[in-house]
Amino acid sequence: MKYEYSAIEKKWQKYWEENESFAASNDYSKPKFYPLVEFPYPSGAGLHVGHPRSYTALDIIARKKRLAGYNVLYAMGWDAFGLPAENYAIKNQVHPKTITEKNIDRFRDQLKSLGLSFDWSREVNTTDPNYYKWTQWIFLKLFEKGLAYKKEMAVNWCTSCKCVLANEEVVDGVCERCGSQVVRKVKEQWMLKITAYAERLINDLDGVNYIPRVKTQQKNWIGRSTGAEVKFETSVGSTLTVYTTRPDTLFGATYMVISPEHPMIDKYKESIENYEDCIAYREAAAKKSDFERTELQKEKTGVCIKGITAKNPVNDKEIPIYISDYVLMSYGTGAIMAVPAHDERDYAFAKVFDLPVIEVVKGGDIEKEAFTDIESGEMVNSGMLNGLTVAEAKKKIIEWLAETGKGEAKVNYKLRDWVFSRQRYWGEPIPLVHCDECGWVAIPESELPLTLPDVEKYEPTDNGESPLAKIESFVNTTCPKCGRPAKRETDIMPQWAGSSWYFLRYCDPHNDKELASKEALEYWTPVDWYNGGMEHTTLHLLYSRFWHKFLYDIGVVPTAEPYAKRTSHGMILGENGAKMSKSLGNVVNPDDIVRDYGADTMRLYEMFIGDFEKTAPWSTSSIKGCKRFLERVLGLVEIATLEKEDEETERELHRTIRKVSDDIEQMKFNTGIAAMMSFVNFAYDKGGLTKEELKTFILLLNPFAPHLTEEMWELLGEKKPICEIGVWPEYDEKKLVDTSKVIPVQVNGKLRGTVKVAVGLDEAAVRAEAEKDEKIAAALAGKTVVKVIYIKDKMLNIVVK
RNA sequence: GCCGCUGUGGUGGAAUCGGCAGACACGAGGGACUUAAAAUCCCUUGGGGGCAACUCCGUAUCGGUUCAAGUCCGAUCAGCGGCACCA
Repeated sequence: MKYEYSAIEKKWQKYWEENESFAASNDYSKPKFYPLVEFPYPSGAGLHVGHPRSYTALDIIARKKRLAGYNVLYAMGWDAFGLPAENYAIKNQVHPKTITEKNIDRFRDQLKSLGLSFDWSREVNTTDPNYYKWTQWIFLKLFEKGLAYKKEMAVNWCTSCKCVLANEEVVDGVCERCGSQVVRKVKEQWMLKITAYAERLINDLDGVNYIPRVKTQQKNWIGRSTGAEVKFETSVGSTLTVYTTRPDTLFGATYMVISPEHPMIDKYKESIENYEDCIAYREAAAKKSDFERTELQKEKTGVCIKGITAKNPVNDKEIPIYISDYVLMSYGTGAIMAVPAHDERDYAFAKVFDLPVIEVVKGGDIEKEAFTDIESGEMVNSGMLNGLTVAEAKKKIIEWLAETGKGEAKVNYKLRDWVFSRQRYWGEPIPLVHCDECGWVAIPESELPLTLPDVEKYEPTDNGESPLAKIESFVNTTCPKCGRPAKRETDIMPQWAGSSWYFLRYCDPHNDKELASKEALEYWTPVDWYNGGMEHTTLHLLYSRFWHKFLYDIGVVPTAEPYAKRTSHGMILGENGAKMSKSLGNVVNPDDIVRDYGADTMRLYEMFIGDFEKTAPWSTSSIKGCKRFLERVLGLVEIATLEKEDEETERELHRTIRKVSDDIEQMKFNTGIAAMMSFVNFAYDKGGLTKEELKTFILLLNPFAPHLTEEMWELLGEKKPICEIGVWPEYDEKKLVDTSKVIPVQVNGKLRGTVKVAVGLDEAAVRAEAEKDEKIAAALAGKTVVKVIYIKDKMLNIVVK
């Protein structure tokens, strides 16, 4: 029988489409299952072979759950705003919408050709005004609750994209997207107060089932630390507050350092004798990109502020204040107390500027290096703290600071607020108006969506304004509050906006009254299983958790966490083991694979390629093995002629059911497929199987190779397709049990032979059987048995002397 | 520098609890079929030694625990990922 994969696949894809076989039901009385994959950015390059790895994996899980009787919502959409379409538009003078639509059509066709069981009636598109109406609505709610605010700040500025980047988008000091240099630039930006949720974003990780490395990375990124804020009095009258994780070392603070951007430099300009030097240093620091600033971290630089000193609150000692760029304005208070004896950076700085180093924790050698261990050591030179451990000293000094009003315990986070505006065109307009009288005012909900107007040129301006700023009809409006002339915000939202809540829209995608109905959200959320790339851990995944928590707080969604479970797939590399890229010429096009081997083979291969969580190189020759397997599966139809069930075959089949069922749940697709291959090999060796056995096997394979299995199901005379029957095979414990077993026999831990014995035999009987074996007997000859270890039905080890 | 992960045949990878290392595939070699090739089917395939039955070695390296270690413990080396002047 020839395997006509193209015809079979077209036939069933057509059937599924016409019958809407995978549409999620709105019958909320059934048990639900909501699997989710990250929706793609529809790039001009088309689908990458990496996409189907994730999509197929959850498709298998979705299909299995459907067969097991669940109401499954598996949907797809397009994260279609973003820079590539805009850059293409600039180059070719076409509307980004045109190219985006074209790309989406291509992606949709490609996904359909893979037989993915998406409910296409729920497709969403972030660039559709009916969708981004609700993205804007959420933004307005954030604004209303004071979580969106405009702030003049130093931002990451991509010199090539001419656009602000979020911290998460700067990787190694360059733009994550284009690799160009990122510099600091002071600009007014819309910010979202994600830091207000920092604590909950960490704590609530305990209640969700995410793979450990995702949790670790998120915690790491949020970067919670505990310590204290301490107030230092200065000679100009005001206090200078610092944050420290080591308040226990306060007696060792011999100088202070403020960041070059610290406001006190300008505030006390009159008192600073070397103000010029300070400003020169600040300007030099500002010119450095983030990259340079961290590259040069070995060499400490700085300027001593002359004319102002501070007083150490524990002993009233007068200490100098320095300016240095190793202190960041964006973390803590932008000022530190320097304890060179117990901090490596302060130590390096003190050596350069020849500042005193006072040991306050005994245990290291401060002549050589800073002693930073907090587990060992005893407090010295520290007045009331002397003799205490570091932990005890921390506690005591914090109490003292609180009593005296000189400080308090404080928690800090590395996480910073989310820079939310972009000076670009292809994104959601920010629905705010600026009025000279009323300030920033939200546009009324009834005016949503605020649609993106057409422009003639898509380039951002050199002074960093969005192309929208040139559209007078868009910019000029009236204040919704007082009616006077006012101007619209012309910045747009970042790409992460639309993707922060798309899974909520799948629940009720055509609702024009709410982002989704209460009932739909109540039933479908949280997402039961979300799979996506590790590269989104500190971006999309964190942002969407933040938005979801906010929506929970205002009563829009019923759960505090959006995703009950998060897993992650490894990347697929090129055949040469390098990342697939056009320049290396190692890109594999999924269309070619579907054409030459078929969608079922492609699906199976991507699942068989290796451990789902790990990166794996593509191998064209290995695909053949999967195709061969499917051909052999089809061939089973001809030998499914046995009338009577065979005990051994039944056992193999039931083992395969158990293995495949378990492996799907654990995403161990590769071993599940291996088990099915073994069963097929077994059936051929045996020379045949019954029709019923084959049908059970077909059901098991269905989630992996849906087209071929539907075809075979029909060939075997079934009238109703698999996708309509709702039965997942169950294994029978009784059929799994063996009557006899081969057990390894070891002598002194070394394998000397095996014996076939009845199941459940006791030690003496097995030993007697083993001694009948020539080799084992030879190994025992002339020796004294010291000990015998027998694990029932597993192994026998005889220890001799 | 800190945190995390991973090291298994020619290749991708298997191996619930410590219990027959290398499942399943790919590739390679040999054979059958064929005028021939492709496809298919059968056999061999971790390494060394032996005519053979057989035997020794083998999961990055070194050491330890144990009747028994790919798996547990300690040290080292290599690779990958995350964070990184975060006080």
